[in-house]
Amino acid sequence: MAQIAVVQRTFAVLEAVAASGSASAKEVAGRLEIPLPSVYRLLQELVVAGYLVHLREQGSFELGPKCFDLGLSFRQRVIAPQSIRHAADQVHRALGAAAYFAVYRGEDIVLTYLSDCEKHPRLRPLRFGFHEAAHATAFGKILLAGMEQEQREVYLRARGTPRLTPQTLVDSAGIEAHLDEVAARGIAWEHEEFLPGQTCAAVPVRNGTGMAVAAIAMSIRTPDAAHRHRQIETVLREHAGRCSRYLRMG
Amino acid sequence: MAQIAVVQRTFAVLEAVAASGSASAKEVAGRLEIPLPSVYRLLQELVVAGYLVHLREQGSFELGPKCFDLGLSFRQRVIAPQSIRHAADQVHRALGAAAYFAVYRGEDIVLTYLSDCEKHPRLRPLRFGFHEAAHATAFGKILLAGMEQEQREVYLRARGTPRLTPQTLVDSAGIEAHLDEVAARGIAWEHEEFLPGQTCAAVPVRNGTGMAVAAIAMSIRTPDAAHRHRQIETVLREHAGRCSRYLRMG
DNA sequence: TCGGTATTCTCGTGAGATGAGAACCGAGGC
DNA sequence: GCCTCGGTTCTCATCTCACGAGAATACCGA
Repeated sequence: MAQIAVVQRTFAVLEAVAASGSASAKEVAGRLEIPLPSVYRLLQELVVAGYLVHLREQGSFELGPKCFDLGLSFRQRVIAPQSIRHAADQVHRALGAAAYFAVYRGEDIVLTYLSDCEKHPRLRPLRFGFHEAAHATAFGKILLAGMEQEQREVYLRARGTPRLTPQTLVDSAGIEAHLDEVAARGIAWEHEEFLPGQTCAAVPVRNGTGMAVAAIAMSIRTPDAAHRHRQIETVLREHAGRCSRYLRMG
Repeated sequence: MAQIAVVQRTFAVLEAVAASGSASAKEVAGRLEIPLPSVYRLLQELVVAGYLVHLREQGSFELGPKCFDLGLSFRQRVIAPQSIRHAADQVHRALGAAAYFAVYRGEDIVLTYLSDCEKHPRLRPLRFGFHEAAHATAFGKILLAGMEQEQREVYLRARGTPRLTPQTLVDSAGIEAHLDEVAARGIAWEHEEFLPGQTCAAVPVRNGTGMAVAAIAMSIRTPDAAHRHRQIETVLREHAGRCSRYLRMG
């Protein structure tokens, strides 16, 4: 699978620097067990390319501008488009709850928009970017439920299903059974499985072919969710429909 | 200067994808004039390394998780530390003006912290990250004034000195003369040279050896600056001193 | 002036990157 | 079912060019 040695080494060097924040050539050489001249060659290459900077006075290398640019490009590519953000903002307002938009992309689940405020804060651990605890969040579960079983197994095996609260579903049999139900209902509820005291719900957003490619979700304190399940489901579905329509139009 | 062909090609491919947001192998091959099999090899390598993802259903490649990670690492490394952010917040509060902290790093000027609020908004074009208009901002000028002349010339030649407002200094003789004055006074004022209606000021933050490695700055609407130059200078200097002390302690 | 460290240079060798071409695969169209 | 046609992967003979030991040089602090 892995092929071009130089390229792999180059990324290894880049990531070594990224991990340390700041590293000397010797440190990198030591950590990666690559002879010093080669490390210098690769470092130089990375500096010329703009992915590292050489802080001569300190004899160390750090991440360069291109790393920032890549991060920005990624963000701009992945962030939910205007109209979807708008839909999430409306869910936020209509329910008085933090709202989320997540997509399935490549092999990953990515949170591409969060709509919250001081009165209705998002779940603290959640932020823009990759999501690792799909088995314990409403939007994670709805997206898992939409995958082929094989794909789902690969996904869950790769990241595990750690217990985050006493309610977290951790055994694969239990998860599979639960996801069947989620798929059947077309909505995922999550009751304190991710964070104690918080209840979440998510519904799928489908593309033209009916595949669940994204999810719109909300989180609210558990007591505030009581007797509002109907309303929450209605609002989520309404805006999921709008998102679907938007996706279909491109 | 440039050496390892494969590595350069690899980054060329990565950046081609980043620039397009999404690109097929053929597009990349066309744009870079690299034979198709080689492009596939490099794309695959980038996918394995996590810098790209292969969206099979669309036959296209997009940026992957590692790009996001790099951006995060960069941010975490570069963002001003807690105590410096605190100093900038205090400047913000004491002056009722947006406050900024910028450092000179490698060959670049980087804005590493902004402290503003709705009542005292930052200059809109400014945001966290690399700064390109050093000749037209207060913190840019104070850092330029602290460089060796040669270094400064390289810097300005590389980025140019575009006219942003009627007040912008654009000719190198004028800039040099102005920077001499700035260096002598130890404070840079900027009167509507970057944005009409806005006045800024910046003072240097020095490391243990007395070199100007950073700047603390503020921006305010020009009318609000009248008769407050003394106060602004005093507040900035006070907190620049604190920042310097912090830098010396590490 | 003198260690010690960081960085760059030199160069012969062979691993391994290269790209033309062909095979493979999957989705539509007929 | 069969055929077509992109997109993608594989094969392989060629020869470039990346490799790393070692030496040289630059740089810094004492």
